[in-house]
Amino acid sequence: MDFELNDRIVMHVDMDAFYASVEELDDPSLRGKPVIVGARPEDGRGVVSAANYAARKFGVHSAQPIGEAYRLCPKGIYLYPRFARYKEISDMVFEILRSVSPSVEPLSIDEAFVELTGTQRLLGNPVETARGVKKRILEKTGLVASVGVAPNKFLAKLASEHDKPNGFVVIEKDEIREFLDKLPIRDLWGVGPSTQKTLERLGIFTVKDLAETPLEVLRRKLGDHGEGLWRLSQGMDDRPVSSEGDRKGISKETTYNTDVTDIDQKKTTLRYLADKLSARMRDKGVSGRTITVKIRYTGFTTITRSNTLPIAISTSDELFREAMKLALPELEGSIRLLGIRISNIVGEEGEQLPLFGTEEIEKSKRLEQALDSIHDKFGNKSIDRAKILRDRKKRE
DNA sequence: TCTGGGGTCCTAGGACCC
DNA sequence: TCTGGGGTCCTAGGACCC
Repeated sequence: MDFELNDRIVMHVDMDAFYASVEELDDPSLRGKPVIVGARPEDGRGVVSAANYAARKFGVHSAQPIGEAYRLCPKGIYLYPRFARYKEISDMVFEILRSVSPSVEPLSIDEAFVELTGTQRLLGNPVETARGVKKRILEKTGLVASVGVAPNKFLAKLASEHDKPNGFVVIEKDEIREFLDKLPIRDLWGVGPSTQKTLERLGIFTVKDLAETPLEVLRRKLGDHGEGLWRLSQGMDDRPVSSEGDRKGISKETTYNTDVTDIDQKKTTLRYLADKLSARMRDKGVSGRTITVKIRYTGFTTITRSNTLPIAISTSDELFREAMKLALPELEGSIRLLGIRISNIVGEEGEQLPLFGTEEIEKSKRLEQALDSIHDKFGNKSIDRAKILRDRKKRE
């Protein structure tokens, strides 16, 4: 554990099979059985969000189509995700992380970087600090995290993944080269199917191959991305752990179980997406200026259409109206997925909320807030838009 | 029984401005 | 009657991550 006082030290924390582990925690009868969280086989479409290690033995893995998972593991227990519950546990984990460093960068609900540089004076040996974090996560949540400690973010993430599950791996400076040389390029952060193909055409299969390739060659084939990957292959990564993360956009999309041609059904879906997106935006206290609709046709061809408005919007009516304008010319034919995204976010306490709100907008804001509070009290099934509109008409 | 849903970042071309 | 160059914003698509 030879870290000097001024050396950079980064920790990566990653919860093992997170969603599936929470399900096992909450229902002990599941323990030891293959648990697959995502969709249910009878739904048709859907993929695996998380599989526990018992399920992985059958070849089940995340992002796998649910039907394929079922073929491999028909006796598995298939569950829908319960995000609210996962968030509760995630909050506990992040509280522990923030207790050892002010600099915590979430990568997802169950994964984060923590800057440990400079914590030595206060907390002692950073490797022991990291070990303590892992232990406290287990004590507080009952769940196992894999932890990596290394001189930068890239290596810390590789370290945490290296001994999963229940891993604790430290990479010291003089071990970097040996550690990297063993890895296939696909393990590099930023190498997906497309980049892998490009690299393999150049005869590059391992991180060692990549490290020995002249930088010029990579820059020519992959541009800036190639240079970034080359630096990673040298073990070099000076990206800071950045805790401030203003969200860039919020989206809501849905894939039909079977493709849809009926225009009214498509419109109804857009209305539904606008309702849901608007509710989440209100929940987070944001509005946004750019609206994007996404349409995926049968056959998987996908298009997006976007428009940036002079003022930010947030109500369901506004989202629906703008989404319809964008989508209508593209809505013919057989459609697999529809989505709406809002970006160019203006926050609640943000610099510029719209200076003028028309009466119509104010009205529909009030209606939607009322809907929200009814949903909160009685659950989402308690009331729907058509009903509330009818009730209002009757009163007027 | 192909390919979810939530995100981020990058690129390239065009508009527009100085 | 010859069209530079830089900066910013916007749109559409693509790669990638969990």
